[in-house]
Amino acid sequence: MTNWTLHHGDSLTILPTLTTPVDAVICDPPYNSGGRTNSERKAQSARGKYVSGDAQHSLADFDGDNRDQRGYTYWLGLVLAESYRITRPGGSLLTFTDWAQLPATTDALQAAGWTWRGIIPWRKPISRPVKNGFRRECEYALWGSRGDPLRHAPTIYLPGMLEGSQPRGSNRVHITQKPLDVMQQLVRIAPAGGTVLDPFTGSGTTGVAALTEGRKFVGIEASAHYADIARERLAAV
Amino acid sequence: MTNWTLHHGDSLTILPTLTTPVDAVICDPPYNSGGRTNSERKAQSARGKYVSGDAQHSLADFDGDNRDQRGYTYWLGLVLAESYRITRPGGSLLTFTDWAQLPATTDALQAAGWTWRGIIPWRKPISRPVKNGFRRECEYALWGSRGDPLRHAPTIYLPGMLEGSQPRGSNRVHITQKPLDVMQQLVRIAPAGGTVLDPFTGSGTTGVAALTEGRKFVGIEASAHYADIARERLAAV
DNA sequence: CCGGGCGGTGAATCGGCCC
DNA sequence: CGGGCCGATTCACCGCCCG
Repeated sequence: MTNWTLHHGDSLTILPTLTTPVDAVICDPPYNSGGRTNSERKAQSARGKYVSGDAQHSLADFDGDNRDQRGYTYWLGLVLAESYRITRPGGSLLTFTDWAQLPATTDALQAAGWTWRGIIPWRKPISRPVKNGFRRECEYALWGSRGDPLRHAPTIYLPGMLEGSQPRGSNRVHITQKPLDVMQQLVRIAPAGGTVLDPFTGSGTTGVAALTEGRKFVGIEASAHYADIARERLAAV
Repeated sequence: MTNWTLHHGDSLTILPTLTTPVDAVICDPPYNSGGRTNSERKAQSARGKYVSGDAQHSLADFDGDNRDQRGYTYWLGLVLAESYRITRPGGSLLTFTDWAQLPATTDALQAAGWTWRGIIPWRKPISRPVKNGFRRECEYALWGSRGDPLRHAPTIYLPGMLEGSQPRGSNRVHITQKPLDVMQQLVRIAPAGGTVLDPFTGSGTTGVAALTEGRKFVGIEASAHYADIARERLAAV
């Protein structure tokens, strides 16, 4: 019996069909950011917005990054509400966001029923400088829970911030890929042996981290390209 | 001629009387946080919420920490709007907040007319662990500007996050005192020789940082106790 | 016809990390 | 140990359009 499942399809279509309860939801939605104006946000592809230099030619694009802020909040609220439904009482949510969408993401999280419990900054040492200003070198994971957080046995203490650079070169398979050790810290919010759900699996780093840390994994990925990659990586663990 | 001024009184009373333009506003308002419910927030004093152990007996209390979230947003919006009024075009705002008030603080900042430009996390290595959860070891400075940020000569590049523990022992004179080197990084957003305004001066660390970094300083402090301390520290630079 | 604002296009900036 | 590469964008410049 395998300890992971990967669904291929849109999150808002797949989530309502799921019935098995999970212990934690960890998700990294498209940020719908990267542009000062609506027209900029909507016109560019994710690859055009976020990837510079040679990497443009080798990494696949992804959809769903063209909403304005109201649309983003509403859509993410629906995804998080469906995730809430199948989460056990005491289970946790971790959702990534950049600085510009952080407040809107807290709205979506709370609208979906989660209790907001904190912010975990993720520092990326490799980042562009900003002329006459402060470097933007962090993204943020927001922590929520369904009721009071689960008690773990033994009790765990998790870090208040994370640090790590994106995978580079041939290790990099997705535009917005997270470092494995960052995700390994986060999946520990689910109890050992528990199940982690990731509605935006991408290349599957969350799933790989869940398996290496002794948690089960359920993933959803809309792109056939990335679903294949994730399946390969999960099978290899 | 001295390069600093300290006004004693309430910010919302003093700010409208100021006319000299400033280059940057750096402020650390009472967070009105520290409690999951309204009644918890309003019942406790700032000292009861933020100070533990022996320090309770030796540090003075401060007022203005008992607003609910709507009241906080509105009140902070007024302060930030008055600060905006006397800030030169291209000048910057940096305002501190904890995780729970971060979204409300971005609302107040933008309502006051500032363009929101980013989040600078401040990591406090000395912080309490959280049982079965993620440590809360960061506070956040929000960066805004009046129009496009000032150009500096020479061009400067500021860090994307800050690190430093609160002063301890006899160096600690205020409940929510910031480390000097953290404030020295932040005041550099004002051009050399420019003026920094701090509407909540407290023990005056922002002012000391401004002076040591070659900036002028204008402060406002409501408590006579802390205004005296700040005056002493500023005079000593 | 001049000035300013908006929008689109393209080049880039420093520091960490890898080879 | 040094050189080169790259980054979940932003800045700067240049048209165009409108008042």
